[in-house]
Amino acid sequence: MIDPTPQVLSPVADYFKVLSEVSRLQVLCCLKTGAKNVTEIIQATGLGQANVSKHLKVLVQAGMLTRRPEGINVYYQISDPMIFELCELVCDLLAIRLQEQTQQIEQLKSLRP
Amino acid sequence: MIDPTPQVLSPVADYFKVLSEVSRLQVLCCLKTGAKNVTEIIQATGLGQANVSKHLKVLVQAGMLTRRPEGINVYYQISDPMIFELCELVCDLLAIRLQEQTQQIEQLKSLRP
DNA sequence: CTACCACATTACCATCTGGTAATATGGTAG
DNA sequence: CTACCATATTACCAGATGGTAATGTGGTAG
Repeated sequence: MIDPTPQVLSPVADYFKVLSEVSRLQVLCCLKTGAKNVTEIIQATGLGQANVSKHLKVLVQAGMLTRRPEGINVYYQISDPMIFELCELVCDLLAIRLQEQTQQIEQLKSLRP
Repeated sequence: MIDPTPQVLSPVADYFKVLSEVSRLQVLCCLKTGAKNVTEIIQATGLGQANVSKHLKVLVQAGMLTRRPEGINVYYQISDPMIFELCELVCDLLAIRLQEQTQQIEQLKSLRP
């Protein structure tokens, strides 16, 4: 099989890039329990208003959130919970690595009297 | 459940950030079939030498690749194939979205005589 | 020893990106 | 209508990042 071209990999990289900012992960996590309006998101994350608005735009354009204006407010919600499977996979990987590092440290400790 | 703090989300974001560059995905993909030395990676990806070296360092530090010097060469290989599960999950998401968009275009077409 | 090859590192630049203040928009209340 | 609130947009800056040329390093051959 031929290696994927940069053109094929580009959308994948873009998708990961959206998930590669702490602020955006915060927004996604605070919406895990259900839809919130922008003010609620600002309170839950502690981020600035303009900043949240910008990140929300990115998340919607990436197809991760859906936007629903309702009267004077705008509600956002996760469009596909499969996103959290991704995050959990990464968490598993990180947990495994942490465990390995812990074991290595233990082995080092056992070498000295 | 309380929302994850930025400190908790930071390593997750860092992990995604490593995967958010086309060049690094190219390197990972060209190693999918097995270990390669740097020269082979340069040829397979078409990237510059210093550039590849820099990306390899990032990938090793992220724990995605292992480094194995062998004589005059240095071989790199995937340390955990679970990385590709991540990529495939994203590919699935992107494929689904593409399909939805295609359907929407079809619906638009059907509206005109 | 010297010459050479593979790889790593450094220095530098152009570009991108997150954060924020200021401003615009748009809906609601009175 | 005006006043106000929630959200979006713009302009701008500081810091991070990918690419590359030049240089450093370390192993091998002869």
